Formats: sequence, structure tokens, C-alpha cells
Amino acid sequence: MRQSAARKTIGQALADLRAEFPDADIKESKVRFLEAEGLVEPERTPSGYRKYSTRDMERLRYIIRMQREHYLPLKVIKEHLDAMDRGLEAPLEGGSPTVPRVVLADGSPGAEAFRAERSDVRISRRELVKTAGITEELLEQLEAYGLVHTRTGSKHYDADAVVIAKAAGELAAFGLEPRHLRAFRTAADREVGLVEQVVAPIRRSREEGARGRADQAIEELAALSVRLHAALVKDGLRSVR
Amino acid sequence: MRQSAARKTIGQALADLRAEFPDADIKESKVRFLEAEGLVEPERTPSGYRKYSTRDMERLRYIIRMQREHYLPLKVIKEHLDAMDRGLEAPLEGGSPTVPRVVLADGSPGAEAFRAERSDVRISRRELVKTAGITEELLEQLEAYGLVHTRTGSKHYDADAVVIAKAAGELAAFGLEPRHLRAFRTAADREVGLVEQVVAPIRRSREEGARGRADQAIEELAALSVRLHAALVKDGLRSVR
DNA sequence: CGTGAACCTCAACTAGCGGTTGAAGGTTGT
DNA sequence: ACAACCTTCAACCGCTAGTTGAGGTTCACG
Repeated sequence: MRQSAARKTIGQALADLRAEFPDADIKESKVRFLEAEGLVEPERTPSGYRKYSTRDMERLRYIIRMQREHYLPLKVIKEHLDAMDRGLEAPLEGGSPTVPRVVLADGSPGAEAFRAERSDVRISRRELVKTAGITEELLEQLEAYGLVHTRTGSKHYDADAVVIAKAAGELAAFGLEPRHLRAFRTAADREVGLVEQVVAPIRRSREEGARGRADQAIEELAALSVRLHAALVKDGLRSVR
Repeated sequence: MRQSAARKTIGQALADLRAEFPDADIKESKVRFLEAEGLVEPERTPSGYRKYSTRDMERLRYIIRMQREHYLPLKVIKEHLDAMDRGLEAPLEGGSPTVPRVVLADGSPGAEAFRAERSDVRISRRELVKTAGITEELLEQLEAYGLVHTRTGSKHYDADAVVIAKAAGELAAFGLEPRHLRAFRTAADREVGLVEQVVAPIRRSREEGARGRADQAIEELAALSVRLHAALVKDGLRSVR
């Protein structure tokens, strides 16, 4: 019934977008228009049907988010996407130029984050404290709770560490301390475990391309996890409002 | 020719703006247009000539900066100006380097983003199954595990339900069943609890604007939670790859 | 007092953006 | 076989952010 969620026809792609942005009334014509403008380039079947990959879907979601949340014109969004294509990302607002910026810039189900394997960011402890805008003390606690860590076998931190530290810093401003955040770590670990469970058999298969399919699966699972999580939190918060 | 610098005629105002934004080619017609749109309200002399105060000039400069730097549409800029009139801070003005800004919460646009999705989507069970592309059976399980539910006191589902159901459907394609997803629910609940903890005291305060500040806090916390979670998952997955 | 620059209003016009629509036709799944 | 789904292409649309011009008033200076 449900195929590998990977390469969607325009209709399926549209259904996905509508599910994620239910109040936006996105039409086929819009998705095609975005292609005409050079913002997405889905592959085509031999007969000419569009096929949207996970990456294409990420781009579409990014476009819609940027339009809605930041009112950016398409040509600016295109520049961002192009910039993200060749190397690192650049989106929202320039900061200190010395420090690499981190993607997961807003509440996006941050799929693009999972692609950024290329960003071999290496940051010293001092830089981390500075760019994340946190105190030494907070960093120590974050490390104690296993939320932030140096790369295995290194004394340096990576891009994830920056995002985590930054978020933790802002949460601290609300009175949430690292010990409150332990649950996040646990939840994340559990999800990673789930992903492992799914991927292990794929990876073990002796078929050709098993490795690639495993990586693809990891990406999709990660994106889905984050999306599911975000929706559940949002749903749960309805009761708080 | 020489006047008190305070209240400029439109010609003098224009000269000022052109000096500050030499490459913007601002015309009288534009300044008048901005007034017609309610973004500035210069006083008038008895004969009807416009007189721009220092404050009016600041507003004009702000408008031009926002257009150039953030591509904001006039109606959004107007909202910002109105908000600033009622004592709030300039939403998108250059942030202090020490305190990082939360993107999702950057003033009315961000607020709208989260609020917008509370649109009153009402979907029947049949529609949910169809748009999420899942089976009846899966939906039953999702409900049994508390992942998807109708709105309290209603027989209909909302936008969150669609996103959740869809994600669950795609995860099911990977062999992950609702029972595997229970942990997501638990994690989300824990985060909601945390948010509640932070927000409750804000809300209880009898100060003016407490309600608004509480909502603002919820949005920020939600964004931070999702961000933190995503980064932790991504970080955790590094070991799987 | 006259004249010209600077100002006024109001209506009509416009360019560009971000799509939408419809017609005519090809492809695919059951 | 036939519906559901997909394709292209050109024409059309509504909105934003102004611009332009006609016709008239006010101000500053000689």
C-alpha cells in the first residue's frame, strides 16, 4: 500500500504539504510555478512526470516557511537555497562572521540539518561559550548531563553542540536548567534506538546500494521523527494555551 | 531656509532621507503614499502643508530599513510601528550580540506563524484517513495510544492530527508501529509539562499583558523544545551513520 | 504685488510578483 | 477501457507599492 515515502508524484507531494501547512491552500500550480522559478528541480520519469525526492520536499517546506514566517520574496529564498546547495547555509541575518552559523534556525522540522554532513565545524570550548551566549557554568552542566559533548576523540565541538548549547541557554533564561532537559536527551536516545532498529537490517543486506538506502532511510526517519515530535508538542500545547 | 531641525517640510524630509539612503531613490510620492497607508501621520500647518517631526523621520527611516533589510511588506511594518507605539520594542532591529534572538518568536510575524496553524481545521474521520493516506486500522491504533485524538468535545480532527497521522503512516512503512511511537507521546507530554511549569507563574501574575506574555513564552518555548530535540536526535544519529 | 518654487489633492495608471485557470492532450493503475 | 492523474503553454488575475499628471494653493523673495 504505502510505498517507500521517498519519491513522490506531484499529487503526493501536494498532499504532504497540505498536511503540514493546512491553512495555506497550496496548489499544484504553485508547486509547478516554483519549479519554473528555479527553486526546485524534481527529477522526471521517462514520461515526464515529476518525482519529488525527500530533498525536494525539504526545499518546498523551506520555501513555504520562509514565505509565511519571514515574508521573503522568492528570489531571496532562491538565493538562500542556492547558498545552502553549495556548501554551508546562510539564512537568517548575519552574525559574527568568524563563527559558522548553524542551520536549524527556527522551529523548522529541520530536515536540512540532517544533510549537513559536509559542515565539518570544529569549535573550541571558548568559541562555543561565546557563540552560544552561555556561561561556562551552564556548559559544564550541559556536559555533565550528556547534552553537549566534544567530538569523540577530539577536544572540539561541532555544529550540533552549538545548536544545543544555544537552545539550552535560551531555555535557561526561562528558568529551565540542564537537569530539566535530561528528558530531552532520553527521548532523543530512544528515537535514535528506533532508527537503529529499522536501519540495521537494511544495512546488513548484502544487496548493492544497501549503504545508500540505509543513509536515505536514516534521513527520512530523522525528518519524520522530528516532524512527529513537533506536531505532538504543538498538539499538547493546545491544552496549555 | 534655515529652520528648527525638528519639523521638516516634505522637501526637507526627503532631502534627509536621500542623504541617509542615497541608493534608494525615494520620491515625494512614496512618502505621501506611506502616509496614505497609515504608516506616518505628520502634522499639518493650517494651510495643509505636512510637517515631519523627529519621530516621523524615525518612522520613515525604520520603514525604509525594514523594506531593504528584511523585505517586509508595508502592512507588517505598520504592525511593528503600531506595536512600538504601544510601548513594545522594535521586533527586528539589530539584536544585541550577547542575547541571541529566538527566531520563531520575532514579533508579530513569528507569532502569526505559530498561531496561524491554529486555524480551525475540522476534519472528519474519513477525511483524515484519506488525506493522511493511512488505514482505518492504523488510525485506531494511533488513537488507542493517544497519538491522535478528536478535538475535545467534538467528533472532528484538527490540523495536528493530520500531520501526526501522516508521519505515523510513513513511519509505518518502515515497520514502526504505533506502539513504537508511544515514547514520542511520552516525550511530548513531558515537554508540555515543562512549558506549563514555566508559564503558570507568568500567567498568574496580575500584571497587565500577562496573558500576552504567557502566550509569547509558550511560542518561544515550543520553538526551543523542537529545536533542541531535533539537534539531539541529529547528534545521536551521528553514531548510527 | 508678482512670480516661481514648493506644496496640496485626487484619480488614473503601472510594473512586478506570485500565482491561477483552462484548453488540449499524454500516462498509469485496476 | 476508463478514470484518475499527469503534462505543457498561454492567457489571465489580484495585490502591493508605488508613479504620474492635471489642476489648484501657499510660500518666500525681489
